[in-house]
Amino acid sequence: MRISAQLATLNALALAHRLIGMELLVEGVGGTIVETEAYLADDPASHSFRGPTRTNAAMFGPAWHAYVYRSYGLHWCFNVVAADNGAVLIRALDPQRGLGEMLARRGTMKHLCSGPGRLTQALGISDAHDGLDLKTAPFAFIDRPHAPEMICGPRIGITKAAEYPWRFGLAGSRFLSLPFPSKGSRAIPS
DNA sequence: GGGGCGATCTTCT
DNA sequence: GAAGATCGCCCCT
Repeated sequence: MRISAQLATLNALALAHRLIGMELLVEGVGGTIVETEAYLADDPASHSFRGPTRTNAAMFGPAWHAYVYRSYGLHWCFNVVAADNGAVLIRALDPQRGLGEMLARRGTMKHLCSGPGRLTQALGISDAHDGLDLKTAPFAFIDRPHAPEMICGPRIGITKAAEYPWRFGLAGSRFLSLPFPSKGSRAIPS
């Protein structure tokens, strides 16, 4: 069984955890996923919570597909659709491949992929990728050798259901979009 | 290093 | 009419 077929069976919470440490490439540009957030089907903070709309349709389609939406009218945010009409927001990468292209798209070496809007800009992700199958080009996912040490804590930038520790990070990474607060976060041994 | 604010689109009240 | 899974710039300390 291909790794993508296994991951397509996971719900958003398990998938958010499982994606940390995997490598994500778009047209060969990308790096290691160091930060994710889970959004569940019956989660007031999730875009799928109120049912299908024109823009969130991908969340109601098959798992292991892309859900891309516009944030605050300006930025794109990239999600992996999970098995339960949930999704995993990819919030930060450790940039490793295609640094020159990322620099050209971002215009600065600062925070190349540290933040959901920044990483879509660096990787060239837009609404053109919404609904695409992640098993096929331009996407490529490379599995991690083993489960790394992780942290979990409260999700960022939301007001509803903000108390759930559904944000995951690679322990000690300097590419997180924000540090995990000491209060409300905990380590997940590998 | 950190707080305030504007940009700009989609949905919902 | 307002809020939102954001970011970058400006200003202050």
